[in-house]
Amino acid sequence: MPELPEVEIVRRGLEPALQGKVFARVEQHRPDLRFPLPEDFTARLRGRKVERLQRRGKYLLAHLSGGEVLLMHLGMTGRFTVHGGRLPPTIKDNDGPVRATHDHVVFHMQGGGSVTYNDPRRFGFMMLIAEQGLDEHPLLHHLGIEPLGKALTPEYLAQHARGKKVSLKPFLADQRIVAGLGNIYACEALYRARLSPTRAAATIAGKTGKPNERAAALVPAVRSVLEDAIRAGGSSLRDYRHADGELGTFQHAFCVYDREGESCLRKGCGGTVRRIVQSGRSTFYCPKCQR
DNA sequence: ACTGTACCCTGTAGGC
DNA sequence: TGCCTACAGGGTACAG
Repeated sequence: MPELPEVEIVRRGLEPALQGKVFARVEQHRPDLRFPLPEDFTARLRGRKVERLQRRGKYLLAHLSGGEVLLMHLGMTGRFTVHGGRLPPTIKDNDGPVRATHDHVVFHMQGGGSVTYNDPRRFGFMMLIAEQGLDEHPLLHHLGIEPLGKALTPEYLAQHARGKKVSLKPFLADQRIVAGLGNIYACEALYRARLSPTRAAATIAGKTGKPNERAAALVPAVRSVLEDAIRAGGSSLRDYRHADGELGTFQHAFCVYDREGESCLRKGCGGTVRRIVQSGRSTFYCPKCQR
């Protein structure tokens, strides 16, 4: 679920609860999420301090004292919730532990705050990896550039699109090219750039990989949609919430996503938003003004 | 090397 | 009400 803006909002929400704080106790309520949780997970976190909370693409990285990094991914339905003060310890009664369904991990920090990880579908995961050589870790090394940094240029996109037959939308959502764009923001960025999601990626570049006007249009489209979404606190569709439980509001600013059959919002266009399936996922676009 | 499909898992919405 | 299907913002493994 969460794409770059949502993960960034979560990061900002978790920062005051985790950064500079020490794990007092960690509850683990099942052995695995998408992957097995780390060996001796709770023991290895206890006593460690979170030096820094970083985002890379859709990943969260908590740099810990002692040279390890807690790598976290929210999958589709992962959610962190910060509890101020003390969370009552898990109570047992005749029916077993009393806690919310799908609360899988709880971080209790020294000083009283705690953070709960809830994930119904369990597509998310947590790993403990060495800080040294972090960028070469198998889960991170293939990641493309950060779209909000200086590296996102028409030249970069064109260079990677050169010769590619894949459609523009799956190209944009490919984490190896740009890290952090997912289904929603790829659709919305293409709408802003007035580009059809079905056009071949190669058509944003010349034969030599030189960017054309389409590549030039994509850069501000991608950047602005992500910035606007972060400003709005992300998009809340089904599961997504901020770490404090608040909802993002960017879903109200969608121009095409989940608007099948509704009219295009571009002034004077008069087209109708269409839904197609690409790479097994829904794509929404206006066939009239996106070419 | 690419490209598309199936799959992981649970919850929800809609048709009948 | 219940049953069934399709679908959901993630990524990966595999077949062709």
